[in-house]
Amino acid sequence: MSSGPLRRPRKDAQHNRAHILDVAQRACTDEGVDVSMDAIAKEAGVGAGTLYRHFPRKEDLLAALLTRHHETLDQRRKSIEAEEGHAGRALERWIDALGDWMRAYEGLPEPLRTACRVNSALTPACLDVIGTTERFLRSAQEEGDARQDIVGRDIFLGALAIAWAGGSKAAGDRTGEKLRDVLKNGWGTSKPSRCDNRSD
Amino acid sequence: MSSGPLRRPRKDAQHNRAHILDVAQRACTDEGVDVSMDAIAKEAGVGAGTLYRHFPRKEDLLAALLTRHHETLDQRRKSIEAEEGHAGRALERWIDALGDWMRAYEGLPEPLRTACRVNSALTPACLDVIGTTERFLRSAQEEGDARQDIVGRDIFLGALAIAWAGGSKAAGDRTGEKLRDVLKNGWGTSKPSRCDNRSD
Amino acid sequence: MSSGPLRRPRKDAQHNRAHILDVAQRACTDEGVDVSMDAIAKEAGVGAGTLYRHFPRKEDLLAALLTRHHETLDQRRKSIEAEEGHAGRALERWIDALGDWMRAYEGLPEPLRTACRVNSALTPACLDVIGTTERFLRSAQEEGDARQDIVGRDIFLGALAIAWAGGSKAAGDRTGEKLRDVLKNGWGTSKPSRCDNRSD
Amino acid sequence: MSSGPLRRPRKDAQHNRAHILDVAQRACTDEGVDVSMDAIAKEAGVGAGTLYRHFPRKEDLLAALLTRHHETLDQRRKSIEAEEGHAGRALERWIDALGDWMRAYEGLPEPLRTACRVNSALTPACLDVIGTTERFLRSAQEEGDARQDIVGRDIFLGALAIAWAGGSKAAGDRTGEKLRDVLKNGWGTSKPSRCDNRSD
DNA sequence: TATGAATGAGTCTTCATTCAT
DNA sequence: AATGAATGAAGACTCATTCAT
Repeated sequence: MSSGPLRRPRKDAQHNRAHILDVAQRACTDEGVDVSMDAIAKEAGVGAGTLYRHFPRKEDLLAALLTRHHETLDQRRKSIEAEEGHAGRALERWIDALGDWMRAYEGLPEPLRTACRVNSALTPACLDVIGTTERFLRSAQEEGDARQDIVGRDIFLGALAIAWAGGSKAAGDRTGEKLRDVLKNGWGTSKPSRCDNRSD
Repeated sequence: MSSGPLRRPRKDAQHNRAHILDVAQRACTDEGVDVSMDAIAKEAGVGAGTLYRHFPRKEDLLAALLTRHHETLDQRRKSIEAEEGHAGRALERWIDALGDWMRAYEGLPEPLRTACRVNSALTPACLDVIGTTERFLRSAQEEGDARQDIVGRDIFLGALAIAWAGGSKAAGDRTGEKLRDVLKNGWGTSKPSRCDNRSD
Repeated sequence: MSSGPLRRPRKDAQHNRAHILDVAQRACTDEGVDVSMDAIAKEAGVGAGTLYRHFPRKEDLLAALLTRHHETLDQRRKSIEAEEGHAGRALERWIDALGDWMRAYEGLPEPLRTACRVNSALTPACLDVIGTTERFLRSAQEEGDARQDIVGRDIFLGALAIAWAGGSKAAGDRTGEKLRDVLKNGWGTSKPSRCDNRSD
Repeated sequence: MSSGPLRRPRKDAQHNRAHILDVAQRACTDEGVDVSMDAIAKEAGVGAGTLYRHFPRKEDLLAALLTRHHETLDQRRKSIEAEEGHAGRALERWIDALGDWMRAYEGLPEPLRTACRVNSALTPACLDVIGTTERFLRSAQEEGDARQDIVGRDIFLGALAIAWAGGSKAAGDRTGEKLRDVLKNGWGTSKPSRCDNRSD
């Protein structure tokens, strides 16, 4: 029943863990983060106990999944840093990247929001991303491209809110895009023509 | 079957209904909209059947709760319309009112979002509020105070997203306010000094 | 919402009762005998209490409904008696009439079966119909057209069983008809050509 | 969460499953197939979750129960095939076996009928049994012992109807037997002496 | 007499997590 | 290390019937 090339290759724990993550990733992509742990374990061909050995809490599994995406996110960060000279523009692009990361799975914004409020397995990932956001923001603020009264966490939560409202894939309408635009527009200082300088 | 010792003497239907709503309101305030129907019935001292007689679906209970708040919201609308001459400022104030309405209970944004996508007992309330938002927005757009490419629903969803991110009352931090400000700022056309004209 | 020409005309109890029966008949026709009493009361525009005043148990309502149909059934009986000279043929036609009566509403066979076993409000109607069946059967037996070892109740239950299996309206396939044919064939004494002497 | 004082030590999965089936069998025998899953779980001394682990749907439990009986049924089939030379007689005996299988529990015919119409966990069992019936029927038809216009499904439904009418064990009266006889008689071609060749 | 509010046990099912094997 | 059986508290909702008004 499904599963990768090797079904529980037993080689070593790491391989098994990776396999579980592969399966979990697909499961979350297909069904959202509310898939049951049992379903993931079953699809991965392992017992629930094994799943919990690797990821004691469901949060931990989610955190591991996010870590994977974090690598992708980090590459986008590097690209932006390398390519973008304009700080405000860099922040905008970062917000886009942020949104993609947050909408990786249906229902992901919810646990991310929780992780922002109380400590959870997802908190480190959030803090890391917030830190990067803070850096982009700071540059923009120094250039006068961003309001002084906001911090990285604000932008993170704003992007999260918009990701929540837009849904993951079902962003059928243009609302999601417009909200993202509003967010990017909103954090700025007075902008004469924010709406027309978009080329992306 | 059964017939406990004391059968609530029914007093008056409306009175009882109001009592249930009072209890539900407190329960939702304390525990969020995810409180169970059974818990509400128990706390109200009525059987589950009574609760369901008044509110056939949980949605209906929530809708009734919102209707209560809607009256408050409507008064704020009237105040704004009466007091505020500047269309853009009126819209801003309306967005604030919207946010308060949406954050009445922890977890409320979720069913509201659903009601925007598929029909639910909450949909009429959403449509009504969106309609009002549309009117405020239109005025602002006519005055050149708001972007032309957005509609009432966009603002509604934006406010909803921010309400979701901010949480109900437990906002604690300033993030919620800042996000609201960003939203208000974001939908505007180029604004020379949006950040400093706030007096509220 | 729906209801006959006069909504609770209040003229007198009998009229009200008849109105309820009209509504109940349509409700059972549309939704089967499992419609809730509340639904019937609501559609009839009366309180549940009024419904229960006329029909203390759901069974009683069903029994009243059957009584109505019984009149139709009785006319068929008279027709058969008047037109049919051949006792065996008369029994066959009676069995058909029986089946139509039993399939008046989806789910009706169930309470009828119960009424055959234990006393219920439907029992009198059953006994009456069984009595008639007995008479038709007896004639056929005297003519040598029916097995001697069966009684009216057997045929009644056989017809009931087939009505149950065939469903009320969803008799999409030919099974129902074939089963009825089998029943009619089965109770007979040796019949050289039962399958081909059907003209109906 | 919770962790009661005694957690069933799991002994052996199969053992436990068998135990649940034993309990379910007794429960269905005593109270019919409408016993609640909770009642079965309680009586078996396991949590509801355990019950549902073994049998995800109530249907599945019922199907498992039927599978047990199916083995018995299959042995009767073998016996008939081995002992009975006369195809018509073999079919008769098979119909008897069918009836016993269907009357294993009060209320069983209902889900079986459903399984004939729409797919359910019981459908495979039904199809299997219908297949066997078809084979017996075909032989009888080839010998001229059965009407040509019926198929296995018709006989299955006929037997089911009769099982429904007769009730499980509480048949008490002779009606059930007589109906079965009628069915066996009814599907036949002209039979000179069907009523007297019964020895069973 | 009519009303309709109130009852509340009962139904199936889910799932994160634990722990005996 | 791995397994997968066991847990059991919830949860939303139904409906025949009763009885205060």
